[in-house]
Amino acid sequence: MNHLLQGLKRAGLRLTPQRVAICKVLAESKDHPTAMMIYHQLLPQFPTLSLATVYKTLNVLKSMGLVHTLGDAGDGAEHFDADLTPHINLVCTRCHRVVDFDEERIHEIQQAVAQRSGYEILGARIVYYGLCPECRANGSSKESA
Amino acid sequence: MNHLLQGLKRAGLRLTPQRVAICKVLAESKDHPTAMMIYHQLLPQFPTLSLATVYKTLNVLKSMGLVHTLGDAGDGAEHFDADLTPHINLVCTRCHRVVDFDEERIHEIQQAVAQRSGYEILGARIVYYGLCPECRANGSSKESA
DNA sequence: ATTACTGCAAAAGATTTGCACTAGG
DNA sequence: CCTAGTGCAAATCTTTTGCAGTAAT
Repeated sequence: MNHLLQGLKRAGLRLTPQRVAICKVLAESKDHPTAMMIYHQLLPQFPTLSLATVYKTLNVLKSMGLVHTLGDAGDGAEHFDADLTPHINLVCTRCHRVVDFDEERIHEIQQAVAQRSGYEILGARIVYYGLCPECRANGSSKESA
Repeated sequence: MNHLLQGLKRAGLRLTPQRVAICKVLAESKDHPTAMMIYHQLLPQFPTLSLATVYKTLNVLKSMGLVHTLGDAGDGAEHFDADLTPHINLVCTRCHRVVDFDEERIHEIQQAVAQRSGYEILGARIVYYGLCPECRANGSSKESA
């Protein structure tokens, strides 16, 4: 049982099969999925799953601070990230994929922000956008994944 | 004439009064406005201004890389930023205000990302979200601006 | 003159909500 | 049991699009 499920349980919320599955996708996926991506990924196992349930669960997790949102990746939808450790996300504006990038110094930066700003920092959204190496190689005009 | 207008002109696009006004708002505002905020700010001067025109202009500027988007600030709308220099944005999740924060080290980080990732970096979205000092002082339950 | 731009209205998408039914604890 | 959660459908809200009229060069 991962920290998402623990968080839900700690808050007294029910661990329904849908929620467990959504948390599993979030915890295991490396691709920073949108609500729609999670929905489609789970549909085979939960044929009656509702997109509304996915949204509701994601909103619960987000309001509890258990997941972060990255904003859209050029595809018009919110991308979710269950990795709360400070890290950088790289968004390709052509194929809309999102990957992680490790950079030690952002730990220090987050501390500096918290100390100097007076804000109570609840989360971060550190996204660089541009063209991934593959899309750079595949020519310079506009294509999709 | 600021760099936004110069960019539009350089691309051979027309400098209509609407576009000039929108660029002015973007260049002068410190509050990282949404399309709707720009629209309302200009409505007194342009009573027939269309929200569609605001969106179209913002999309032109964004596709030319002249403005960046920060994602939503808990208010469900995209926030725009005409400051292209690498910097940090602080979003208050309660009052939905966005302010800048200066931190030298992110210049180095952007360079590191570009070099080590193989991405062609086109922009950044460095947002910390949390509670601003004022909202922290104004109690801990949920309120809006 | 030409062609891009605006404004309007309708469309398209993503996300949210109301409600009856179901199921977890 | 008994409340919280699900699924469906409708609603809402942001953003986009088609098109006819208008204006910039």
